Amino acid sequence: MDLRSAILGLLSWKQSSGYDLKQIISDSDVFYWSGNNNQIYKILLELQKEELVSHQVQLQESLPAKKVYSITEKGLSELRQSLLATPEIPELHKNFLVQLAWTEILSDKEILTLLKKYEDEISDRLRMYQHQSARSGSIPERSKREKYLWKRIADNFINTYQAELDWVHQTQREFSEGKFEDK
Amino acid sequence: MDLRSAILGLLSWKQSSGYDLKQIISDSDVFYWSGNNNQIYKILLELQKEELVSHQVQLQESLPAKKVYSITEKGLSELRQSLLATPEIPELHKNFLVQLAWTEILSDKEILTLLKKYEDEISDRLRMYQHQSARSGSIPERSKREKYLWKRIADNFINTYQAELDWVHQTQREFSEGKFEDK
DNA sequence: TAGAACATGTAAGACGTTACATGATTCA
DNA sequence: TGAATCATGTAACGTCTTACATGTTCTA
Repeated sequence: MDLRSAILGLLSWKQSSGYDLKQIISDSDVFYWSGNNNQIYKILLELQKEELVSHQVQLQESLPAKKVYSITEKGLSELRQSLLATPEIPELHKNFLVQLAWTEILSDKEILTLLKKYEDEISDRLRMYQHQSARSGSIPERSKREKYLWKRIADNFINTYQAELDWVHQTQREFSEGKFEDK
Repeated sequence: MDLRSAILGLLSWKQSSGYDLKQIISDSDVFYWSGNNNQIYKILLELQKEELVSHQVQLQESLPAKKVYSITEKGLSELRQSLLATPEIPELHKNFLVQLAWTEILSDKEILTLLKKYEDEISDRLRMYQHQSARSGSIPERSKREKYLWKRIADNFINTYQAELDWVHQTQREFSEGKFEDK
């Protein structure tokens, strides 16, 4: 599942302009790419050349014209292929753990400050995510099945952040109690 | 925490050749980079030019000579700066969730097959990780504090994979029972 | 009047990966 | 005899990011 397939997926849900795709991708934790123009507009031109998508120009009064892209039959069949591919395990880029790994040269107090800052970052994110899950009106809901799967996807992220928060709490507690001195 | 700082961290633990660093980084989940030569050797030359590391050539009989790099005082001070930086929240690249997001065009059976494959991938990884944690003799242990933190880092990964496994089990159960039909 | 939202695109560069190149030794 | 390990490096390419360029309309 690369960005290219993710865009095909988005277009299989609803026709969108490059700008629309950019918004969705930038705002989402699931679609973890940055959503920069350079990639999105380039991929759209590429997909068009391969006839996996088509577009029609929509003129708007008082707003710039937009190219609304739709997926083609050929595009759906390519999307189907990538959906059936063997799932990849998550790539976890936990920079904080790399940071923590080399803190031997810091003081206890400095390490506790780091843990506190990490706690704040994670709980902020968790709060934002729960908020956003509630309001976000535009998620796919073409069937009860799809609604369920999107609920599970959102839960997956909430679980992950919650587990990270639990982990940092336990670490703070044990660390400040000097648990590492035992045994 | 970029690869550059991670390498400084590794060298703050023990002097190493580019080849050593490559092995450690490739084998580790924490140091999530691929560990390719191109980056590692380039970064080492760069760090040397900035006098953050120094090296001495170690000749070996019947094996190629190696450049053993050590961190300098200046390097330690730069590392210290990056260790005190505000922690970043994890970047989660959960490709499987992107895949699952667009499965509306698949059958129930195909979705269950995907979930099963994902379960297998995750439980494989979890098993490998627990195995590897046990045998891996060469992790930093310069103090009880450091030993504790490295244990917590390993636990973080185990927790994450375990949570993912629990999530997929629950999803399989609910999905195959047709839970999404209710409400 | 300044900035954000809408909308599409390009330029430059950083970052990352695979594969190639070299060459000795060890192990199956 | 062929592959793996040790060891350093380069080439080519692909991905990803920030910033720039253009232009209107709406909002603070």
